[in-house]
Amino acid sequence: MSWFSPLDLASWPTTVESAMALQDELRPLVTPVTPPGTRFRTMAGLDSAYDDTGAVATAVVVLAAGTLRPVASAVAHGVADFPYVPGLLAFREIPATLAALEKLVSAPDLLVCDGQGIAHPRRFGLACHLGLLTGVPTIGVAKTVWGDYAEPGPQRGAATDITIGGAVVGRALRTRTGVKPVFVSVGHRIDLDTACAQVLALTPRYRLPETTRHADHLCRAALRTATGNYSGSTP
DNA sequence: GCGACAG
DNA sequence: ATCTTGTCGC
Repeated sequence: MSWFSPLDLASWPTTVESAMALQDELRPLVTPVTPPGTRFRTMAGLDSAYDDTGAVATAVVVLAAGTLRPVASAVAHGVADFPYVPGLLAFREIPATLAALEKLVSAPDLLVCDGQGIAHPRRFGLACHLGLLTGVPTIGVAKTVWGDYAEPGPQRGAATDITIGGAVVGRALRTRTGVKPVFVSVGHRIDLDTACAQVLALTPRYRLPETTRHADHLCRAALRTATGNYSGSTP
């Protein structure tokens, strides 16, 4: 038995209107607070890769908090039916992402998403949606920002608020000295300070979290082998 | 009307 | 996201 409820594809939005409506409906359920006693012993990175035919490969790689070494991973293949629409990335990536997560025998303690949490036009980015669907703490770590922010100091660890319409929705966090910051925002069941601390723990070497890097490499490799199997083998 | 717009 | 060469730096 899985550690979370499977996605109900029958009621999954297929139009921009219904997708936005669902975000507005679910937004109130987000809990930007870390439950007492929460321990992050394992953290998982998630990422998807696409090809020109619409094929998608999503990977999840679970790392041990102490060593930052992979302890589990899974891949799921599918077809991207929802187009990429700014603000609606979740509807394009969640189906395959949940399929990959379902293959894990146990729940990670934290899901590190490639995208936004509440630093989103409707305060409900991919990380929020995935958090609600899995019940697991989630954070969004984006490479580009959605909102306003002042450039943080040059040192690793320096951070400034990200605001949208005056409200603080996340933090521009410098993970490597002298390198462009990453944009962290809460997804669900975690607070911003804890989220940033986790991101720093996951970036001892590179700008992006080790979780994201592992997942990125795995989903790209998976997509390549899938494409290769489809067009160029055993005739 | 014009520009901006996670991946 | 993806398409792509060289190049600067540790």
